Amino acid sequence: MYPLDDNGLTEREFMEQYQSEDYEKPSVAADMVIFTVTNAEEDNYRKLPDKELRILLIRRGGHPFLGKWALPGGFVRPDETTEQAAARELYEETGVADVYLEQLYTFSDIGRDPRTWVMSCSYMALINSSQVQLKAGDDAADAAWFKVTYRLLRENKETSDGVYIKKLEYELKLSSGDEEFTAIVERTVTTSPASTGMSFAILSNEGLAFDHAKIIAYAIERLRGKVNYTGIAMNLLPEEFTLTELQQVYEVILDKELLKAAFRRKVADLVAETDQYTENAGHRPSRLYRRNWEEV
Amino acid sequence: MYPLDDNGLTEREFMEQYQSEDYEKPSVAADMVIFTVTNAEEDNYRKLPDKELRILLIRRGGHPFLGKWALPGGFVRPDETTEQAAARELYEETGVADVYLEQLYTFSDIGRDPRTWVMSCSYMALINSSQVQLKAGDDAADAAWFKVTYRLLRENKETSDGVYIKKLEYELKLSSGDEEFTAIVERTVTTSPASTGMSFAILSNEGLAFDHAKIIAYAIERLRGKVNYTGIAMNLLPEEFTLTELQQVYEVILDKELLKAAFRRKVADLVAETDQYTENAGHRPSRLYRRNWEEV
DNA sequence: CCAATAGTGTCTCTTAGACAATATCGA
DNA sequence: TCGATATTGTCTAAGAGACACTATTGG
Repeated sequence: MYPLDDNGLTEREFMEQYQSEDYEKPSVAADMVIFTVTNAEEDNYRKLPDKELRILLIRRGGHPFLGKWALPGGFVRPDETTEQAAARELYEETGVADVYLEQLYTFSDIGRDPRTWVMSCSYMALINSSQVQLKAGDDAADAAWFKVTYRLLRENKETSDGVYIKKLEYELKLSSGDEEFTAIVERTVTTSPASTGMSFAILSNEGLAFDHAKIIAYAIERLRGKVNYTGIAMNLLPEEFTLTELQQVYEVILDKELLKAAFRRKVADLVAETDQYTENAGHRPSRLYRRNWEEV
Repeated sequence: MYPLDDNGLTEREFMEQYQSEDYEKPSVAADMVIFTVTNAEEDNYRKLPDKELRILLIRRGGHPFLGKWALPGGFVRPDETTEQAAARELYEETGVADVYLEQLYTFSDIGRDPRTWVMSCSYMALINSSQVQLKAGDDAADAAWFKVTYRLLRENKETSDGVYIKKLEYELKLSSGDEEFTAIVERTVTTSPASTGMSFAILSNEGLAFDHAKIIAYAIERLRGKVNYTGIAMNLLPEEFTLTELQQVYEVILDKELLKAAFRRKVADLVAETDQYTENAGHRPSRLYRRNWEEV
């Protein structure tokens, strides 16, 4: 009736004698790259404001990396999933509950946290800046939204001994008010006849704690990749938006200019018209759109 | 000189007094979906063999899920990354060391392992069947390569109260010799004005242990997605291959037939000609290709 | 010879890029 | 009126889908 294992135990007997404390375990943190898009102040009354891509960072109030900036996050508790932990931290940090949340990658390099064995299960959150209402966290002496740019600096390909290595060097620049710092992140793709591998490395890093430069780089790459074939960018805008605003969001994420006509054709199926228009803009009013629920 | 935290400690002092044993920690396992493509036996001497997509499963020799099939994997040790743990398990299970290995997702549902709090950091490995040499693992009473199919059964969209829900029901069928079982996995995408979320659920499950049906489904989705815009499929073939073989690999992954001419145009930049040809095939010889290192 | 695969040519249809023309608001 | 953005049209180039035609082998 009840199958027995090699020790002659039923499942119930096995569970009763099971001890999990025999080996060392890691701490697991959920860390988040929270993106939002904000308007830069504009001089000209009739010009549209430029958009800026920003992420939330928290100044560390304790060791290690005291005074450096870190991603919001915290340890996962036994009664929650990593995703619930991320959502909880997000709510504690920003007061926002209902957002786009996507798991990115679990970082587990040894020594990535000097205290002890800590893995980071990282998430990306997209919120629209009108929902934000910054709260001070308990572990945080300070929190700020940093403008992000992420640009390819150098590209290097080499082949040796049947192994092909491609290295891409990116500059990650973060700025908020008077604070500004830069990290250089290298993405290496190794391809041999039998295998392929990808890895990130931090070449230089000024103001960021832990390996968070890597996590941010990973998040931006994911965001850039998904923007092109999903409607993910609309999570960064309020419910109603103009197509120009949507295009600006795409442009600030991809860090390149797009052609208007082609852009509108491309997103045509992702959005649905409303009867609303912008007003008092100093130029022709723009129709407001919302997400098209039918498609995708 | 040395910055002090709120307790007046330097970083060194902080590290010396730091205790990490204050809270409960999860066990973290690295579980792997190891794909390979094998030839089905063929009757006709001049017909090419059909390809089959297969994954490695191990029959559980202990509780829980005694006798069920599980993904190869094991707990991550303090001196290794999750990726190293996956590579180690892969080597122990198959004797193969140099393969394509990609992290998929970290599963952390509470109760996913009835013993204790266990997260699974899952990986996908691609190996070509000629490298394989199956070894029996210590925790495994048995191991086998299962043929996989993954098909959309039903699609359901509904909108209510400003929330849009799309459910996709997939049938995951695994078979090896006389063993055959089926799991139904549902992928739910929830989109509301403020957020979007994605989740997997297992609706029914015959022979698989834990939540491994979900992990396999996730791996297949990732593989299908990447096949279309990368050369990832070539990791499933030996160093030299014909374009028809490559097309068969694409077809068995995507579970749909492709047009020859269009396929060849599409992969043209991913491969490089050799001077070799197939022989004794009962039909026109086929040129052998290898991966093109210059591109992508 | 012929069954079967290999490899190429070409037509169409769709999509992306580029650019231009026209429309409309408010200080 | 004018400076700005909004919206649409069209030409072209590139790519995907569909299908057909020719080439080559071993039994």
